[in-house]
Amino acid sequence: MENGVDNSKGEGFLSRMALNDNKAGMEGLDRDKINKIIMESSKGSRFYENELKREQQVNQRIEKMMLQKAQITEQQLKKAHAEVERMATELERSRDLSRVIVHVDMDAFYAAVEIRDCPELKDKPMAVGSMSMLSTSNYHARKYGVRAAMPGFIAKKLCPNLVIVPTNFAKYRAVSGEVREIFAEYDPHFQPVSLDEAYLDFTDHLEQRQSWPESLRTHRFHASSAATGEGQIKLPQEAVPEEKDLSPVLFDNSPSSSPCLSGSEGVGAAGGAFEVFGTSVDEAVREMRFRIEQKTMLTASAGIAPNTMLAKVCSDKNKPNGQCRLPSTREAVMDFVQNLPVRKVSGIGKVSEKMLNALGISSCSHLGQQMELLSLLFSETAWHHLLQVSLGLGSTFIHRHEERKSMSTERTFKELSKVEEQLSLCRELCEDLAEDMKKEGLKGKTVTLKLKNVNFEVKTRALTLLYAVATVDEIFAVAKDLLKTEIDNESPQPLRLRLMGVRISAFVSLDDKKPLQRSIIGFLQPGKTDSSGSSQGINQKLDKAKTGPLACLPLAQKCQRQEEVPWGSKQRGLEGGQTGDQPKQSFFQRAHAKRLQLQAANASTQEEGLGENAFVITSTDTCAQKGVESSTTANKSNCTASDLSENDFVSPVEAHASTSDCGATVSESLTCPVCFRQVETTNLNVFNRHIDQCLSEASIKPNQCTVSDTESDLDLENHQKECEEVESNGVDPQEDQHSLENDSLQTVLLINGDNKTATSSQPQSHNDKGPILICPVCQLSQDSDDLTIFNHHVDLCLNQEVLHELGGQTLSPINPPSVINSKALDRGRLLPTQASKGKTKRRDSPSSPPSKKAKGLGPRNTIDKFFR
DNA sequence: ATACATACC
DNA sequence: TACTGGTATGTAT
Repeated sequence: MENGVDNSKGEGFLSRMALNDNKAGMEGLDRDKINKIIMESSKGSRFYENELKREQQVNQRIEKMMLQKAQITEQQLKKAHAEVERMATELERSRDLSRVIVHVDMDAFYAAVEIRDCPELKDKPMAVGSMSMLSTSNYHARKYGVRAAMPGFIAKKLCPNLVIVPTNFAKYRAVSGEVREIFAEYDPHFQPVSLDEAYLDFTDHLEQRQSWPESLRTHRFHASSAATGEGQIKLPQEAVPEEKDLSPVLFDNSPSSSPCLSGSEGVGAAGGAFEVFGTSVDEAVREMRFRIEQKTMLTASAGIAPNTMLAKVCSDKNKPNGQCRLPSTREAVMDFVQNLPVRKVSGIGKVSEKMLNALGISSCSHLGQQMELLSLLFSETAWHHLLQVSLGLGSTFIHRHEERKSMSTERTFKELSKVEEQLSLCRELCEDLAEDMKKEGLKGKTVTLKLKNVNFEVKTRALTLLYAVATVDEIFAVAKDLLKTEIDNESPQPLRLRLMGVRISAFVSLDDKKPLQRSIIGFLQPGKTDSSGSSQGINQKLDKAKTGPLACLPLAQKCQRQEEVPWGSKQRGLEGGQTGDQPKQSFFQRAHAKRLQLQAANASTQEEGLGENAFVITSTDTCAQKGVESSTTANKSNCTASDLSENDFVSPVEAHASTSDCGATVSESLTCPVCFRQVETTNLNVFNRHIDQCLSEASIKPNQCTVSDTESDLDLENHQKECEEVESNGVDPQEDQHSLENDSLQTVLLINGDNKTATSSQPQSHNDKGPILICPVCQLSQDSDDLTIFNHHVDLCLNQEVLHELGGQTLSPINPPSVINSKALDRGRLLPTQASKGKTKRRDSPSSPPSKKAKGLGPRNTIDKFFR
């Protein structure tokens, strides 16, 4: 396989059309025979011709790449080697093996649901979808080569007895909801990927689980569920098992429909056998899968690893109804990655695989061996990503909120050539889209029309307006123009369409309605908090991960899937112990609690640093700090949450960092303003990542940190308004700075602004001169430029405010509130940040909250949208 | 900002 | 007969 290129000509069939047996359940098939049937069914079709064309384009890209490769000099390679080594070293240093990430994937989800509801289908090869396209197939059908994304008519040729069941999303969505309820018990912040898939961070759950009595780890067998087979079954013991999980779903006759607490005796007629699960990760995950099966009668597979990239691969390992854990040791990870085919990595798709194959790269070990070459042939983003993959690195935190960035509707149809029909169809699409937009309260400035002609050639035409639109008429006005233009361009010939779609993006906040204060107040209330936002919908978001990494050109670019934030520190102590779940508290409440705790422990606790308290505090400080810096530049733009949590913040810090602690130690490390630990690196990117990590961790755990979600929420929800309000309303930000709320918001705002600046403009100038630090709460400049000290100061200030707000109690101020306006703060930030090259950056980063503006009313993601 | 390509489910 | 639909993102222009 040295040459992926020739493969196209030689074989007689396109690589892009061939059976994709990459997925589970497709091992040991007669590939040749299957491919032959697929080819015969496709050959000559317009679809096939188009695929052929696309394949040639890919081949050209490969040829181009090979030419480039041929011109690479020894010198370049040498230099590249140094660069790669440097990067690898930094990445290695920040490797974080402390998290326990789980990827759960329902087995053949849609098909399984249909089979469950129609037992006759069991044992028959079946698939969900239509003659035109299949969504999934059961394992039986997979033996014939029938798989998702294959048109039904071809599947029928492969397997004449195939039963095709139409999709019923409403049903899948409902089942998905049940499964997610279980996910939430293990990680309230789990990240849904799709209806049947999610990433969970089990770290906190495991910690708590260690002290759980058996009763909490005992789960009942549902009468009709198929035994999982794993583990032993025991009869009820002491405690009453959790009842809530015993979902009655679908089992009408099942007695357990309602919690039968009464039956504490357990054994009853219902065949109440129980199973006690252990406290290990494997047991916890097995328990989760067991509960899913008991509740839905569907099985799931899971992967357990130190990061998402690996967890995802692992979940596929023992696919139907199994799980696989990769030990959290560097050695295990590296071994695992060595033999891992690149195509198994989420984000590396058909094209990327082919390009890599052309370079002789098929497994991740090859990636590691060819990094120099890859760094010269691919974009920075792309090779950095590949380097991470080769090192077995991936995202170590699960992020939830993602803001929707676009919304669209498209439809495939027979062939539409008449202008009137095209226009009316366009209008219909706009109507549907407007309706969806309305549901989520969105408005966007960019309207994109997508057209696919009968030859499968796709084209998109977009127009960005000066204002945001949302109604049918507004959208249609634009879409119609775009369509007409295309029709005119084709002039005498009609557009022979097979698909049309309309998309809206560049969302603008509609929040006007919610006054700033309102949200703040909301945060102070117990139930609301973040949950409100994200909660319901569960944001699914799609991980960015999916997007293909190496997408275009240089193949790879993509990078990040979600991972972006892979590295980082590990400081997050596990101690979290606290309540693991109470996501219900508001940011301030949590902050308050923490602070009290902190204060109590404070005296005694020293810098040990890692204590959870310490952690908490820091995170808060961080905020403050950011505020400070940011204030400097004030920029208004939208900064995404990600920006926020990510690096920018670093800048100032690092500057000092070196100074402050280096005293004794070497100057090889920087002090993290969040965890206060020294990070052994001088690379700002790495350091930024570390901080991101700390911040994100903080935000992930409700109990531990205050900054958490709330902060993000604040950021997202209020930021814009603020920006706007500041100008127009002038409501608060400046007004009373004493108010906690205001201060906080302000801080956030500033932060955002700053970030942006940092990100975009600032090159990297940054003087080492210690920046003057000004407390964002009391507005007073601080004498010390030691971040640790400064952080403590801010923390205390904030604390005062929090206490004041919450209880009216007041402690004596640490510093008298100053009158200085926040603006006074300006100071340029240093923002070194990406020391490395330009783009890399973290945009991808997992960013925490994604952010950006759009925010509309609530969480918008929502699954519904997804499948409508 | 626009267009196109890749990716994932 | 018949090759989806929704979303995100990387790149180049």
